Amino acid sequence: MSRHSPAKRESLLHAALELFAEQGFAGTSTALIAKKAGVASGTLFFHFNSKDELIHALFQDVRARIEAHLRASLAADLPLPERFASAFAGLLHYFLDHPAEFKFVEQYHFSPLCARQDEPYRDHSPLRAILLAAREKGLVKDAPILVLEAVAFGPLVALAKEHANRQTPVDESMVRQTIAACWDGLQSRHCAV
Amino acid sequence: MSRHSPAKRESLLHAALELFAEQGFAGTSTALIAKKAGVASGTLFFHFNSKDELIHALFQDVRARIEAHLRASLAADLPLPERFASAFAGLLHYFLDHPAEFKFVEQYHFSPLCARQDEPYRDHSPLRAILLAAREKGLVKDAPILVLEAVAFGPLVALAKEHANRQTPVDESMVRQTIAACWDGLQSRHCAV
DNA sequence: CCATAAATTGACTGACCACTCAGTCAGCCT
DNA sequence: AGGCTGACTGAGTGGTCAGTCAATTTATGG
Repeated sequence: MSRHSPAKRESLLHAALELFAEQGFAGTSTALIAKKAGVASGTLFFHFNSKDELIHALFQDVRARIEAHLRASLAADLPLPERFASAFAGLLHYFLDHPAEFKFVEQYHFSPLCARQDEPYRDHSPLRAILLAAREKGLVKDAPILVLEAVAFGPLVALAKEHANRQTPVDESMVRQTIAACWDGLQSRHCAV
Repeated sequence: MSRHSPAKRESLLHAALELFAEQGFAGTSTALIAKKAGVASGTLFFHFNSKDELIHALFQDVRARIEAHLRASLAADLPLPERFASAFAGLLHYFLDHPAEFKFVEQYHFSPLCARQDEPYRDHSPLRAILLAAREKGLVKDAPILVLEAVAFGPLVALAKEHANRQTPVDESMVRQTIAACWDGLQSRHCAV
């Protein structure tokens, strides 16, 4: 029973990820994906009913990897500010280390394929919980969650995009400065040394 | 002599903007653009040599409109913090008011058509000058310009994207809160009531 | 060792694509 | 008037696309 022998399926997903990141969904033909994966063009449609279904499956795949990485960089026992820094820096590092996955997710998020409800990395994630908890404790500004998320995720995505699209080098100190600035922007103004 | 009678050319650019924002470059056929513009399919290729050239011309068009709006919301005589708030809030308002232009520019920025040098709204813009001046005066953190831009533009883009992709309502107080948080994030930490 | 099923192949199909081009037509100059 | 020009038309062209399917190879179990 098991499921489809996974080797060629994964090879297809991997090839699709790289090509979608480089040339977009519509700019990448199924024939090319198959060729890059080293399988015949028909095999793609044995493992996935359509190109769209392949894209959706790839998204679930990537999302799962991101969430796994996120859980690993989540320091649940630290105080909130450190938990924020650890989690958001972890996410940024993941995107910097996996530019193809980042570009794919951004593209999916933008595309009409992305059903309104399945957010790429925000909704239902522990990151939103951190922001909500910090707001409740008065650590961060009493603003709508949409604003807090924009301030927390925006710079992170901007930096990852710059790195993914232009190969701009981003070193560890820039990551730290960016995450620190996000936290400074979120904080309620009570003075801070 | 003038140039091509502008009526149909502009009609094509306008139709292309809407369709590209909805369905992407590759997902929008030239035949559909012509149909929506109310002209024959061949007319597109009379005004533009290729689909790519149409996209580039549209980008120049949109960029010019954004820069014109930016110049209008630039209060050169105010002190730096107010100048920052005015300029960045102006840009955010423009994107909220023109979601199709925002989606198009984001897409162009991402695409292989976008030559490395022509940045959508950042490079050579007065906004970068504001950040550089503020850093020189010690008003904002002494971080690489890339980090400052990520912190300043990131939340703005995140909010505009949320509004453009999901029709999430964004009111004036959210704009103010977001811009204020960006400035707080940028500031060097010397205390701030 | 064979039978059956599962996985894989690649030639094929009809739809759609960007782009072409021979020709129409309105306006303008003389 | 009549010829000229340049904006405009839309049927046509070669090529590419997602998806199909009959044939073939590979795995499984009796």
